[in-house]
Amino acid sequence: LQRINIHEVAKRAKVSIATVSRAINGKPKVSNTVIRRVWRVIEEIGYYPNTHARTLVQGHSRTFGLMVSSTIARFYPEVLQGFADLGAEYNYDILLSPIPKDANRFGLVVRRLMERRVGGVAILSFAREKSLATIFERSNVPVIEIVTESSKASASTIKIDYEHGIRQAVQHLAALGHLRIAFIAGPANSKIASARKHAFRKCMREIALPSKLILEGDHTLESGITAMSTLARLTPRPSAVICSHDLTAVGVMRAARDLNIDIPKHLSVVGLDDIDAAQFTTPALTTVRTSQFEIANAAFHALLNATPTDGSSSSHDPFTIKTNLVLRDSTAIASCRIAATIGVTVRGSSTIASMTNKDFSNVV
Amino acid sequence: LQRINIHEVAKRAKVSIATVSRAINGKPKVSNTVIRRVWRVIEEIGYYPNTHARTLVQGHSRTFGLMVSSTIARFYPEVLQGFADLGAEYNYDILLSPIPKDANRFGLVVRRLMERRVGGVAILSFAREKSLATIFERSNVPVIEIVTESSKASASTIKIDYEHGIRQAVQHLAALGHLRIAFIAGPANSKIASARKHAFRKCMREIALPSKLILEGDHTLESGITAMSTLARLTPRPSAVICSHDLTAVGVMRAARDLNIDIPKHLSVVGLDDIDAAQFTTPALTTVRTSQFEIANAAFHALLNATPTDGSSSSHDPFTIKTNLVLRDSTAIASCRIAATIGVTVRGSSTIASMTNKDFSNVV
DNA sequence: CTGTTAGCGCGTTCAT
DNA sequence: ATGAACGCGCTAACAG
Repeated sequence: LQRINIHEVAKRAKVSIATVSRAINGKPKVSNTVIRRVWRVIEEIGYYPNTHARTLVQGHSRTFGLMVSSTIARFYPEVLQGFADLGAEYNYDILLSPIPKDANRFGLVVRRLMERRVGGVAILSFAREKSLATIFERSNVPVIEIVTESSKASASTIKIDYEHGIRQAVQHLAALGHLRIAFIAGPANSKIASARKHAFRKCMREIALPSKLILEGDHTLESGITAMSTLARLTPRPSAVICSHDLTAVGVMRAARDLNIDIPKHLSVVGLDDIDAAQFTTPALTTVRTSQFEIANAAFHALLNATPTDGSSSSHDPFTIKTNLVLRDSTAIASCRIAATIGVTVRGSSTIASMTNKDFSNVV
Repeated sequence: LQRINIHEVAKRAKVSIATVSRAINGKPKVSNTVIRRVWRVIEEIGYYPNTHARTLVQGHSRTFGLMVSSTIARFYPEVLQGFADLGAEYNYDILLSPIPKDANRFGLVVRRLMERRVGGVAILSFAREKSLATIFERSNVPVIEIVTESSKASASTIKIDYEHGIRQAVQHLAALGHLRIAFIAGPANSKIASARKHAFRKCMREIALPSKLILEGDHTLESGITAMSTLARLTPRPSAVICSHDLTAVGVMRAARDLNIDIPKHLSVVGLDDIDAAQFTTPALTTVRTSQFEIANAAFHALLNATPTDGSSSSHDPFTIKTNLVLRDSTAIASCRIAATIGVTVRGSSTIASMTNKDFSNVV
C-alpha cells in the first residue's frame, strides 16, 4: 500500500502526476480519454489519494472534532450517530473524542484535535466545559456548545428551548385537571437544570397555578426514589409531577410502585429529554422530548457555517432547538373516578383510553 | 494559525527546525537548556505540530476507524464511548463512521477511511457486513468484526460466547423450578440470533429440559408483544421465557401486563444483552449481559495487535467475550404460592424477596 | 489539453 | 549537541 501513490498511477496511465490530480479532482481541461484511462488504473491498483498530503497543501482538512461527555454518549447516542451520518453526507471526517472526567486531562484530548487541524469542534456536554472551549478559541478554531440561556454566546451555540415543551407539559396536566403539580429539579449548579426549573415556574405562573412545589434532585434515578417518598408524605399529595430528567421519572415510578401508588391513576408523571428508556418503562413515560438528531444537526451546521470555505456564513444567531411533549401512558386525568364514569375527552385522551385496560383495585 | 509552524518555533528559539523536532519528540542528544527554551516558545505562541505532515513523512497515522451500525450506535453506546476512551489513552485518533443502510454507499465511507490511511478498522454491526471488510483487506488494512461462531476468522475477530450466560439463565430458571421454558428467537437470517438459539437448545438439553418451545421473533419490541399473545394461549403455559433480545423482553412484559399476567409471579422473563433500558423496566429485567466495554476493549486491542509498530503481535486467537446473567426482578420461583408460604431460598433469592412488595390479587 | 516545478510541515539522514 | 538538506504525496501556478 505504501508505494502506491500518484506517481504510480501516473506512470501506469502514461501521464504526468498533475494530470492524474486533475482527473481525480474533476478539474476541467482534461480529455475524456485520459480521464477514463486514469480511473481505470486507479481501480486496478486500488489507489486511494492520501488525505494527509492533500490537507498539507490545501491548508484545511475537512475534519470536525466531536467531543462528548460520558453522559451524552450513554443517554443521547443518536447525537453521535446523527453527527456521523452528517459527516458522511457532507464528506467531513469526524474525530471522536471523549471529554475526560478529569479536567487536568483536557489538554491532552484538545491537543490531539488541534494537531489534526480540525476545522471545528462540537463540545457536547450538559455541564458546560468552559476551559475546553477557550483552548480552541485561542487558536481560532470554531467551537460550538450546548447552551440554555443566551449566556456568552461568543462562538456559535446551540440553544435548547425548554420552555416550549414544558409549557405543553404543564398545560397538558392542567387540562387533565391537575392543580397541584410538583417539580423535581436537577443539580443546583447545572445551568441546564436551572433553565428547566425556571421554565417550569414560568409556565405554571402563566396559567395561575402554584409553582412552589419544587423538590431537590440531581437527575439520577435514585433522586427520583427519594423525591417520591417525600412526595408521598405531602398532604394534600400532588396529583402530578414533572421531573427535570427522565431517569428521575423512572425512579419516581419505581418508588411509586413500592408505595402502591398507581401511575397514572393516582399520580401523573412527566419526564424530560425522552431518553431511550422512556419508551420502555411501564407505563411508558410521557416526556418532553429534545430531538437528539436536531442537536447533532444544529451542531454540525453551526460548524459548517463557521467554516470559511463551506459556510453559507449566514446569520450567526444561535441555533435553537424546540422541545415537544410526547404523550405516552404515564399521565392521566386527575381523578380517575370521574374519568371512568363520565368518559371525559380532553387533549391526551388516548392516554386515558389506555387506562381502561389497567387494574385499579389495589390502591392504598 | 496557518503560519505558525516548526520554522516559526525554530526562529524564535534560535535553533534549527531539526532541533525543535528532536525536542518535541523527546529524542536524545538535546541540551536541557534548549529543550526548555523550545517548549517555552511552543507554549508562548500556541504551536501544535501538524499531524498530517508527520503522518506523511512517517508513513502511518495512529488512527483507527470505528464503523458502527445504527443499531450499535443506539443500543450499545458504551461501545463507542469505550473505544473513544481507549483512543485517548493510547494516543490514537478515532474516525467515526456510520455503516450506511444502503450497501451501495459502502464504497463512499470506506474510501474516506482509506484516504485517511487508517491503521485499522473496527466494524461493529450485528449483521455481518462482509463486503465492507473485504475492501479493507484488499489493501491490507486490518479489520476486526464481531463474530459468533469461528466462521472465517480471517482477520482478527471478536467472538461473543453466548453459551456461558445463557447456561446461567437456564440453570437459574431451572433452580427456580421452571420446567417449561420458552425461547423467543431473533431474525432467522442473523448469525448472532441463531447462535443464541443454538446456545439455548444446547443448555436446555444439558439439564434434560425440553427445548422445543421456540417462537419466532426479530429482536424488536413488537415481536415480543406478538410472541406473548401466542405464549398466553399455550396450554400448559410456559412459566418462563428467554428472549433473544432485551427489546423483545420489554415487549413481552408490556403485553403480559395487558393480559393481566403478572411478571414475575406468573411468568419469569429473561432478556439478552443488557441494553440500558433493561434497568429501567418495571420490574427491572433479568438479562444475559454482554459487556459493551469489553467489546470495545477487545476490538481496540485486536487492532493494536494487528499494528506492526505497536502490536505485541501475540497469538492471533480471536478475542472471546463472556456473557453473564444479571439478576434483577423479572424472574421468580415457578409457583409463587409455594415461594410465599415456605420461603424457599435459592440462587436469586433477592429476586424472590422483592416479590413480597408486589401485588398478586388481580391475576386472571 | 498536458507537463514541470515549487512548496505544504515535518522527521530523518548526514554532516559538523 | 546542533544544523542543512532531502523527501513523504499531493495541489496549484505556470509553461508549453
